[in-house]
Amino acid sequence: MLDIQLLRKDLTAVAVKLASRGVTLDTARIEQLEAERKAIQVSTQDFQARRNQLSKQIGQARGKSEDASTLLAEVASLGDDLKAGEARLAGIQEDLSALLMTIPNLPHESVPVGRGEQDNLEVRRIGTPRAFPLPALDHVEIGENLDLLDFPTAVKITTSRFVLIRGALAHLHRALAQFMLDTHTREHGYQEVYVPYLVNADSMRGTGQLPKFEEDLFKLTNGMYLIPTAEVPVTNIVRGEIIPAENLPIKLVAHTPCFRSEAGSYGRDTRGMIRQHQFDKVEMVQFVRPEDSYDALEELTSHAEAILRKLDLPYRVVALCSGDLGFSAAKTYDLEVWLPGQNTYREISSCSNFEAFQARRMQARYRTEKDGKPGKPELIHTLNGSGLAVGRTLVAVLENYQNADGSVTIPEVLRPYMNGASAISRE
RNA sequence: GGAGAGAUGGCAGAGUGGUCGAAUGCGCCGGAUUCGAAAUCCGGUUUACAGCUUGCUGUAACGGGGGUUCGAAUCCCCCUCUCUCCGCCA
Repeated sequence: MLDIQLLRKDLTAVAVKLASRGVTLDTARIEQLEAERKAIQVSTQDFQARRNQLSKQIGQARGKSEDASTLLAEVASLGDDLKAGEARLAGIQEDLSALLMTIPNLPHESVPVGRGEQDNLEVRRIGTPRAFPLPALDHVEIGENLDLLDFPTAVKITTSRFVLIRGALAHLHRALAQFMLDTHTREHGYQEVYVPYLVNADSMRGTGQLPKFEEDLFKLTNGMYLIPTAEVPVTNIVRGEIIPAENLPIKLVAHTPCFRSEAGSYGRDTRGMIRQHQFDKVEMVQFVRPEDSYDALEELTSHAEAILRKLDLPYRVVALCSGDLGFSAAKTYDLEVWLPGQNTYREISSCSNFEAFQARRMQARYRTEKDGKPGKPELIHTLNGSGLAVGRTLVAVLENYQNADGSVTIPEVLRPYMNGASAISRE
């Protein structure tokens, strides 16, 4: 959610920035609603002040057992105007906030301007794709040849876009998540958290999935939602809280399954594990002081990169352009891993600074200090990033570590998690 | 699932129709006292929004929503959550 003050003060500048995201702001409607709001709020508050004053006098008169009938008559005359004003004001406030909830965040000044994916800016490229003597297989062939990746059975159990993983590959999948959590907790200073996978609508609104993107979510019959990312439960930990300044930054990491309906992605990535209704992800979340959030974004991104480096997977870092940014993000770096089977880089992590956008929706604040004295509560900045998407990391390991004999070498750093095994072969 | 109790400020906890944004205690901040500290004493200490002379004034908020009333923390209805007992259960 944007700051309503900013819209009042500089609506044109907001509209210009949003235009760079490809979003047209209905400035005329906002101006009109604001003008109405102001007029009605002032008059309504005047009515309320008068009513409160008269009511107080009635109470005093009653206390002295005096006649209050003239006061009662006057307050009665306020009645209809007051009620009508209150109702109109509530209606307009509702319209305004509903509108505000659907406006995306403003891009940071460092975000490249562009329309879509093709305008994203490659920031750096790390590692060299390995040369394969024969055309590299994709993870589906590798996994099915090993008899450890089973899509047809998953379809039988549920529907498409699910997978069944067996044996050493399931173990490798678990090892990856463990390795990521251990790295972030031991080397990067994150506290591990275990969180609910079902959340309420308030939490979904807090991080920005609702009200605009309900069709991307799985909703249960009791009104709860399956989380599309650990970002939702983890970030909402601080919803409605005022955090002592000395507790910042707070750095949390969680390993959760993620559920996405993938509505509207029919035909895209239908093969393999790239786009699934259910996948595991290790997610890092940071709560920081506003002045620290852009340093924190670089740091967070480097934490996600550390996993790819340790796994020795070639990747590149891409700064999303204004037109490709997610709804709540002010700036995002995508990490794209090299997939030999697709002969391309594919997204494996997304690291974003949301500035105060989510914090304002959640009313997540921290207590500032002025010369050692407690000051006013101010909105924190929130960040998060995948560190990493576990399913896609498994894909990347399979494809990058495949051998000509059909086996897959286990990356060094994962071997302690795999009982020391160095490769996965057909059992 | 059944029966009952409850939800008030950072915390504890009063308040059952009016001068209550809310007693009191704890905590926190400032000051006095002290060589310094503890103890003691004095003062301060919620948030959001609006208006304008930016410091004041006003409005709203006692789990959430609705209602009764000139006036609701207080009365009525609905919802959510918490606790206790019983049942069931990984």
